[in-house]
Amino acid sequence: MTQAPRPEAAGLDTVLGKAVTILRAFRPDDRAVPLAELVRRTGLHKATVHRLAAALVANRLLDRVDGGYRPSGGLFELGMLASPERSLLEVAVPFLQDLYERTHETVHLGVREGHDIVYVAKIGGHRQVRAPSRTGGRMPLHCTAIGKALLAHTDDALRQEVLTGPLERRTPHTLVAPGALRRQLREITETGVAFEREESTVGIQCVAAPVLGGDNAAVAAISVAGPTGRFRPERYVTQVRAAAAGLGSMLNRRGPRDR
Amino acid sequence: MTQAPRPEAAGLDTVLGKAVTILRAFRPDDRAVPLAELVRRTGLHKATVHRLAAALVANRLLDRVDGGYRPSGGLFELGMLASPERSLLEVAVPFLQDLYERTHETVHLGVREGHDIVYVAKIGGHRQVRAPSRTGGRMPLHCTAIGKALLAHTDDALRQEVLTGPLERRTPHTLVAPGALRRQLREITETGVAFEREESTVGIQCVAAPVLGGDNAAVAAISVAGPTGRFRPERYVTQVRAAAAGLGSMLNRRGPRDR
DNA sequence: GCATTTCGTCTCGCTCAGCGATACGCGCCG
DNA sequence: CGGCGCGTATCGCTGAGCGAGACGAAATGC
Repeated sequence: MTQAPRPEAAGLDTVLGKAVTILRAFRPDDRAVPLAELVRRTGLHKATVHRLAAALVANRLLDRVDGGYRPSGGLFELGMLASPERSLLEVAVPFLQDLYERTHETVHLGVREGHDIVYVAKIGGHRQVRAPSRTGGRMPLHCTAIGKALLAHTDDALRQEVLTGPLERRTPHTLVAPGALRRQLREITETGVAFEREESTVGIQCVAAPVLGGDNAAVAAISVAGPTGRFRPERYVTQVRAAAAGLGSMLNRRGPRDR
Repeated sequence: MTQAPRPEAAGLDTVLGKAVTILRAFRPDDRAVPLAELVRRTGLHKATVHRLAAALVANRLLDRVDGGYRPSGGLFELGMLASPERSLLEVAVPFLQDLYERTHETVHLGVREGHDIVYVAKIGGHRQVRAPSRTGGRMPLHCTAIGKALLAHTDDALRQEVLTGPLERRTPHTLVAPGALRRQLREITETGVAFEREESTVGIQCVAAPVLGGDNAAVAAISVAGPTGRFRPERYVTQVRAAAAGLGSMLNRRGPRDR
């Protein structure tokens, strides 16, 4: 149990580690990354990247396209094998759907992964707010509604870890004072809902509720997000809470076997 | 219940190939696969699987759990980097959402991958039909509404290939006569909608419409599915077509640069 | 109860897959 | 024209990866 300073320190000395490093070097929004750019991002030797990229293409994890390489459909399929995310998603969709239909605002489902949240689903209509969140994307725990909902309903050790760690300031409204944050978390635990007022992104507000597992720890959280102007997060407290509770009891009925 | 020998003969002589083989050995619905089972499925040496699985865990592609291994959240994240699927998904969600709200039936979005379709999204409510389709899952082209819609709007070479190849019979209603299928495809091209009446799964019917790219080839297809009893696919022709057309023009406006 | 099988883990020499320095052809710039 | 960044190809060196096998623990059979 050594405290890993870099949780992200995968082995760069093994083929597999390098391959994964290359895959992870892709960012959500680049359409095609040239070889040279991959070399820069990974720090690997040019020949190595060349060879491995070719191997990845052969294994249908990458596509060779005009401007370089890009993650392929095969990778997408593979990702969908991830059982916790997948089964969660499948059970959750109807609830998210309901919630969207009642609110017509952007709905998120997220789980915790380290000190971040990972969005497992994001649904919204045409008129949806321009948010930086993306399915499969990450956000810090301390400055998002989902993150705070998760953080409030998790074991003390992790909460302590996050609170004492550096709290990145993402906007002028981000809570970076551990005391204030801790107070808010306590309140969230009591009320069962978390708010976020432009703490991760200027112009966006959220309400979130935790999805509790059998042991009263949060396994996920659901949020509704909208633009600061017209959007009143308080209005959706009941709906969000209902959706999260419904999903929670459904998951527990099915079998509390995940995570 | 042994699976047929793998038609996807990726390189088993390279580390990477083996690793990918192990990852692909997981089926959508197993929660945890023990080492021995992986050995059986992959045909690799026990020590090799042991070693590689450990390496995959170290690289956060697998999780070590009680009963063995399972694909992890890291893999999910990686999969979401797949740009064609992802950007398609992000643009499509609002349209799927609309369609669901109008029909309240299960809505699918699928793309072609080889002779199969891969579901990129599946949304539905609580009352949704028990369908075998899953996000990230596969189905043959010739026996699904989405598949036929795609097949009808693709280049002749591929269509020919599928038509002359073996057409697996999935249910008593599956079209396995190339002539009949070809006739139906022609009709689909003209009308712009494809029907499926219990051809892939008994008890399920579908309507699908192709999403056409700039070159008039289908880049994806959208479908609505429901149970044979109450569900009348004809009723949704207009809505499905509208959704597909809307998505198509949106994609083309944004930039016809994929696939 | 013991015998047997199945499973996960670990060890240990052999060897070939993977390595990276180096080089080459190309298009693009000033 | 010379320099630069790019993708690609070559080629010996070597250690990462290999798989036969051993071993203890646990399940299964008798």
